This record gives sequence, structure tokens and C-alpha cells, in this order.
Amino acid sequence: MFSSFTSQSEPCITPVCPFTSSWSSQSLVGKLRIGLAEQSVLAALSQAVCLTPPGQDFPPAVIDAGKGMSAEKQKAWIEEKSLILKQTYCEMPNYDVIIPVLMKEGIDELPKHCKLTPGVPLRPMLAHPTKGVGEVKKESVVSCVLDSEAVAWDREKQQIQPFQVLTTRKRKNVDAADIKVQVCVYAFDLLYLNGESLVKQPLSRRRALLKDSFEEKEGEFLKKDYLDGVGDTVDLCVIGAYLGKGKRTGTYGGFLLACYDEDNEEFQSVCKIGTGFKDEDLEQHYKFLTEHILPKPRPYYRVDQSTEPDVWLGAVQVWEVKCADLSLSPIYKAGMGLCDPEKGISLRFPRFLRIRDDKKPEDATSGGQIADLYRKQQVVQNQGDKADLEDYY
DNA sequence: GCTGATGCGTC
DNA sequence: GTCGGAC
DNA sequence: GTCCGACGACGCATCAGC
Repeated sequence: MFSSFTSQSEPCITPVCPFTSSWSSQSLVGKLRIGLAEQSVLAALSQAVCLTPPGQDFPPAVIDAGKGMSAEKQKAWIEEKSLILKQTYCEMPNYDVIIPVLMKEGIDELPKHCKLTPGVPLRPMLAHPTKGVGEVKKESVVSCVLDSEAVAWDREKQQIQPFQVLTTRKRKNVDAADIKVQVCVYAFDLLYLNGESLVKQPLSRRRALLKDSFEEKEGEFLKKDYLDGVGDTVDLCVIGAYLGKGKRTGTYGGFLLACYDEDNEEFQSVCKIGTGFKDEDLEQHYKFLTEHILPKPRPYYRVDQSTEPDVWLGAVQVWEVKCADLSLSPIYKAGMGLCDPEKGISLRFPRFLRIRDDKKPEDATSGGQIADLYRKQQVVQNQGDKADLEDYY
């Protein structure tokens, strides 16, 4: 189906058989092996359909409908059509629906035939047709699509529970009887109402309609905002590295980090890290750390077998690392026993900031400090009031 | 029936 | 999820 | 600004091996 590839910026697809419209949409679904992902496929598809319009006899008389246009004109034209396809795909992410319409009606007609539809899951999230909104919707609402978020909810304490609690919910063969974690849904956007797509309306209007069409139950809550949560920053010691893949082959693709626990005089694993590096950083780290490879881990490294690195490294360098959150971990050893008898603590969304050459490995953040950070976030969660935290220290 | 490794999906 | 690189 | 592919923790589900 792909007649040829030119370059990344010049995608080229040609419909192979206009008689049967035999697009193998199956092969479009998965990511192709060669750096061609969803958005590029959509761009290529629209280019193909623009230049070689469907609905022609075979062989097609018009192969390059862009002939005669200036290069810029053609580019703008294809981009305009591409946008139609991409928008359509957002609302109806299903090639089995889109392709036939594309072949029969043409790209301009897509929005007319492939609309946002209640009950049709949007990608990449799995949306599920839902029962139970009936309780909060007003009578005027016959159909709707809500953008919302679920959080675990403690009914007794009237409190939001940590994200980690939410993830323990059973996913298959759920029986109403064994539901232990209650869920509270926050709706923050209304994308569709009573047969009408609202995606082109301004957010303010959608929010207003949302407020008019639904009523809140169980009060109002302040969701922890990831953005203003700013995130914690810690100083950790590199003790191991993993060989990189793909564009990281030939260097380290990730590293194992540890805190220093002064009580036990040991380095306790906290997390792996694989993002935040400039190419230059990666190069520098490889050069430097490769000098400190150990044949086996030092006896004072506490690391779970499941996170064993490809190469062990001497504890010689401290990195400043940022994270969004801390979690009780079944595999990492930081602050082991301080917050949970058999669990350590790990970092959520860790990323590299910079080398701390001013710090010695023993000056790395301690297990105790990691545990403090974990506890601090628990109280933030429950109070939602940062002023109270001043007294915490 | 249990355990650990792996897969897949969430963030 | 975060991030940097290429365009 | 968009797109892509490096990489993160950790939960349930599944399967191989005992």
C-alpha cells in the first residue's frame, strides 16, 4: 500500500486499488517499525488523498492534483486538509470508519460523517460507556461526553486517597460485592451535549453548560494540581547503569540511583532514571562513569534483584533529581521500614536536573529525609493547606 | 496452589 | 507520566 | 509548536515452573 517513502517531511502514500478501496486499516493501527507514528500516518494519508483523489478509474487519471500549484501553496493546501483528517481522527479514532468515508465522500466531507459519538472510546485513553451519571445529570441531558478524572475516595473520612490506592482496584470480573475502593469522579469539561459536539466552543462556554447540566454531589473538592505542586528535588548517588536501546545504543540509557542511609551506612536504591538528559549529558556520563565500573556491587548497596543494573558503578557522583511524588515501593529500598515495615520508598516521574559536584556521595539525601518527604505529601493530601506545613518541621 | 517473571495499562 | 532533538 | 521515541513507578492479569 505504500508505494514509496521519500523523506520524513514528505510522506507518500498512494491508495493501491481504487476499485475495492482495499485499504488494510489493520496495518495502519500499529506503529510501524520505521519512525512513522500516528500523526505522520495521518499526514501521509491526507497528502495521498489530496494528490490522488479517490473515486477515479484505474489507472487514475489524476495522480498529482497539486501540479501547477506553487510549492508553498501546495504545502498549505495539504496541511489544511491534513488538519481536517487529524481533527476527525481525534473524535472518531477508527480507520475502519474513516477510510471508507474518505474514499467515497472525500476529505472535506469527513467531519460531516465522522463525529464525536457518545459511547465511542477516544484514544489514547480508554473511555468506557458509563452508567450512573443519571444521578448527577439534570433532566435536560439526554446524551453527553464528559472529560473527567477518577480519584479514590474514603467515604468515612470524606477524604481523597492517594493515587496508589486508586490503582489497586480490580480490573476484570469485578463483582459488585468485592468493590473495596470507592471512586469519586471529577468532571471538568463537557465535550458533547444532546446530539451536539461542543469541541469547537470555547472552554468557558463548555464549563458553563457543564455547570448548568449537572449538579455536584458530596461537596466540592480541591484536586491537587500537579503543576503548582512544583515537585520535590533530591540529591542522589549513581550506583549502576543500564545499556541503552534505539537511539541510546552504545551509551547508557538509564541509571540506578540511591540515597545514603547514615544509620546503616549503606546506599539504598530509590529509582531508576532515564530522562532529563541532554545528548551531551549522556555522553559525559558515559565517559565518566565507565571509569568507575565495578565487577560486583559493593556490600553496602541495598538493591532489589529486579532492578539489578547491567553495570555496577562506584558511588562517586551525586545528581540533583526532580520528582512529582513519592510512593511506597515493593522493590526500592530507600527509607526501608520507616514508613512501612517491609516497603521502601521510590520517586514518581524522576528526571535528571544536574550533577552536584559540590556534594560527596555521603552528602546525598538520606533515607530519613526521603521518608520525611513521603510523610509530608500525605499531610498535604489530607489538609490541602500548605500553611499548616510550616509547623511540620 | 504458590511464586516470580513478564505483559499491559495507568499515570 | 518527563524530557530533549529534529523539523 | 508539533511530533517522535528515549526513558520512569507500579498496579493487576497471566503464565511457566515447581
